[in-house]
Amino acid sequence: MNIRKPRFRGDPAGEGCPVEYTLDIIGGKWKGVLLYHLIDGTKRFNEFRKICPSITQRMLTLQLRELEEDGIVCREVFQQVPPKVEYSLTDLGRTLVPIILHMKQWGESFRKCEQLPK
Amino acid sequence: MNIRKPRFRGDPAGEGCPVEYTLDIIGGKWKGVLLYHLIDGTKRFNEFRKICPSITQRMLTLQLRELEEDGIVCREVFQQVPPKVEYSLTDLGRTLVPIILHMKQWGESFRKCEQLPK
DNA sequence: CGGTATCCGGCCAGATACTG
DNA sequence: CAGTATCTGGCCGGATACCG
Repeated sequence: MNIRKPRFRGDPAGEGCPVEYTLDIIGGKWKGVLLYHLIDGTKRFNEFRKICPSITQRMLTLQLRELEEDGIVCREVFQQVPPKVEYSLTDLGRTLVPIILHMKQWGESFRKCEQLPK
Repeated sequence: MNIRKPRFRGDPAGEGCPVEYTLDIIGGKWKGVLLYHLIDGTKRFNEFRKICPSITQRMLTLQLRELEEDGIVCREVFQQVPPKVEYSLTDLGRTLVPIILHMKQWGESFRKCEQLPK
């Protein structure tokens, strides 16, 4: 599994395809899962780590920051000890929910097709 | 814009999230555009190059091969000179069309939001 | 708890040349 | 026309250590 993630803001030769634009935002290595788990409510940093044990701290931070930059996710810092940070979907982020759910449904329906012996 | 593409078949720690599974298939650097342009019919190799002038021959081949491996795209070779190869959506590929169109629609609707001065 | 900072190997992807 | 082959740089992303 090599999950390099795209992101080509600026899109030098991007032909401005809207599909690419959308994929640029949600297609990141972990963004799909992160967004999916944000659908049912606010999450804290370490909650994500429990949900996705294989994501590193670094990658989690980076992916969340990108989603934040794109206005998809809201990061709320509580000034207290111990620190607490909550992540949630923005209004813009919520407009992506149907797509995420659709992709989830598709994945569930067709994953089994790949299991077939080649 | 750095467009590394994912693909993590095998998914050692993938948590088996269906969303990730779907993104693994359509989230490739160029797959969104390629699939989108296949919606309205069969395309030849060089037609894609005209549509996406910035994609290299190598990448086009690789992306199409992956889509083919995943059973999304059908590659049909015509034994003739000069050679002719046609690409089209498979039945499985066609089940992705609603998602692609949905992403296109989202991209069109919200791209403008990014134009706003930060 | 929720992060940075830094180092570094590996793979992605571009460029270029060649082919059936 | 529709590819393959090869080389290479650069970024992705893991590991580790440290911090407010």
